[in-house]
Amino acid sequence: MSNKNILIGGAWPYANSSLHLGHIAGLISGDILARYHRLKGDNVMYVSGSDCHGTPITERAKKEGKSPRDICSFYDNEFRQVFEKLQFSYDLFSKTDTEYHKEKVKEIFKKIYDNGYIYEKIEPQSFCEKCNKFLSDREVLITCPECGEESKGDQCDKCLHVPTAQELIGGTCLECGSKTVQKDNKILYLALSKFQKDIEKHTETHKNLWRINARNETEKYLKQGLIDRAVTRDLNWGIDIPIPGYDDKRMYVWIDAVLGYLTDTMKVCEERGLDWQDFWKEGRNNKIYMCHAKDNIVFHSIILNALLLALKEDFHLVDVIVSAEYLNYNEQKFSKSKKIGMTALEALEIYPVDSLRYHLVSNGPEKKDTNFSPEDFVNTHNGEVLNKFGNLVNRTLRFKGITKIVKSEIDQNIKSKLEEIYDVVGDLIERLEFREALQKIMELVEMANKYYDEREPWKQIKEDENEFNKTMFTCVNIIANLSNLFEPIMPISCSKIREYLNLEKPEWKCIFIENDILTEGVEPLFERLKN
RNA sequence: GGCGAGGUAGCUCAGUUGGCUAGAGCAUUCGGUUCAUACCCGAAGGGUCAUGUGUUCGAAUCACAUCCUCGCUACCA
Repeated sequence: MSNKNILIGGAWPYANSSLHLGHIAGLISGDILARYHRLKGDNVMYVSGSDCHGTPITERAKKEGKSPRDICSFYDNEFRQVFEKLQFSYDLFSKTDTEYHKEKVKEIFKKIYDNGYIYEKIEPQSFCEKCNKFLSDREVLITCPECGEESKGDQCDKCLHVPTAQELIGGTCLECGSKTVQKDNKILYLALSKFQKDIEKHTETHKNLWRINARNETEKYLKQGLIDRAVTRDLNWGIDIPIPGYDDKRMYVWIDAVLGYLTDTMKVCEERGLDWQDFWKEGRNNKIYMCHAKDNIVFHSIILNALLLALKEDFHLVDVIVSAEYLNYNEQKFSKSKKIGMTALEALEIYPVDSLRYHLVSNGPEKKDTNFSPEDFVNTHNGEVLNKFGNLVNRTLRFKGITKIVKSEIDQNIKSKLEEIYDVVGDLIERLEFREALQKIMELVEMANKYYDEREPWKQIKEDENEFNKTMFTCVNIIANLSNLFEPIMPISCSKIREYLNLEKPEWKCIFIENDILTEGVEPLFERLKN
């Protein structure tokens, strides 16, 4: 079977605030899938970037007296540090604020317009005569019809009511306070409704691989019937509309953000001399995963697929939606303004990367919201990562009084376990059951520790050297395979093990050590954390 | 408000189509073992399965209602 072309899209973080652990819990699925597929020998394209456009960034910039570009560059820079420290193996992490991305997106937008799937509509919209501009919903102040409080037009802070278009009429301008009027505005719409059947059919045939929240969320939209969506905004920050008569408008941020997966792929393929179409067109033995949190689902399952269909160029649609639930912090939502939770950078200053990755998987919000607490993290690190995995490596490679482990026989029972486990774990990873996959690997670690105890090598070394060598060599082989199996989750420790065992590179198949292993200079993989 | 997901041991979670006394890991307590940063083995305690009603020989599981948490609700991203 030839190697597959695997495209993995990690959600593009919005460059308006720091990444917190909840974001990482959702995004780490992408890195696991990327690493796993590379180990299998597939051609992997793992891409993401900073999402730089949209109203929140312009508002923030205005408030702080900076340019929108200042804001997004600052966070883009921070995101890069976070992902580098976390060992995320992106083939490209770019940003939407690059000429390359903008030009490609404009070409795509123009094609869709020419194909007739983006069309013009004249509609009344809130307008401020004093500021002389059309206002987005969030720039209109209204009295909330639900709770009576003054609220912004996108959502009431107090009761979370989302106002309808009707309810926005007669509001006031957020900026100058004057009463808004309704005025005809020229808006471009994406004809989502024309893709109802195609997307329904695609969802029906692929949803078995999706997370349940993605199925339900997408089916809900399909059941209601897809409604055409406005794709222009009255802003001066964002991508220009490549259609005459829209000079004063910019592209809806979600359109350019989801196309980032495509523009990133094109960029990488240009640089490496590959064909980007291998990842994005039908019939290329390819598979597309999109990894994000539950609030991003329809933008990937519906809007991105609609854009791909609208190009009419035989695009392969998104195969798998890997949508995470949310990670809470001490039972509360992560919130920057309320100072709840830990940013990714703060966590990385005090916690070891591998254990953080391990914990965010083992305690990850795969099927429902889960909770993060520093106490739980320390428990995972000391109790599982260090006591079980670290200890197995230590008691084998740092056995008192020996400097090498001699080549010997491998226990038959263990050998067949090692031969079986790759398929089991790989299958779980492909079914997006990362927690379960991790548990299966830990069961191997536990089995190894048990084997060690039953064999009692501390007695064997005095009584039967041959049996002692067999025990130690078997354990070395388990550890060698653990450095493959754990590679998607704990890449740093796995690379250390490979150094100790003279293994060149990780691969997703059972391996056996062929020679003696010198154990001088082996250091513990993990340090115990204090509570 | 509407739609969806979730609520199971102190903590984190399993629990397929209803079926033995509701499970695992961690944590706690007791005993054994010593290569290692206390791993492993054995035992114990710990539950109104969110609440209520119903269906059934039998309900964590099905139905209805209620409460709580979270998401979406098409111009927040």
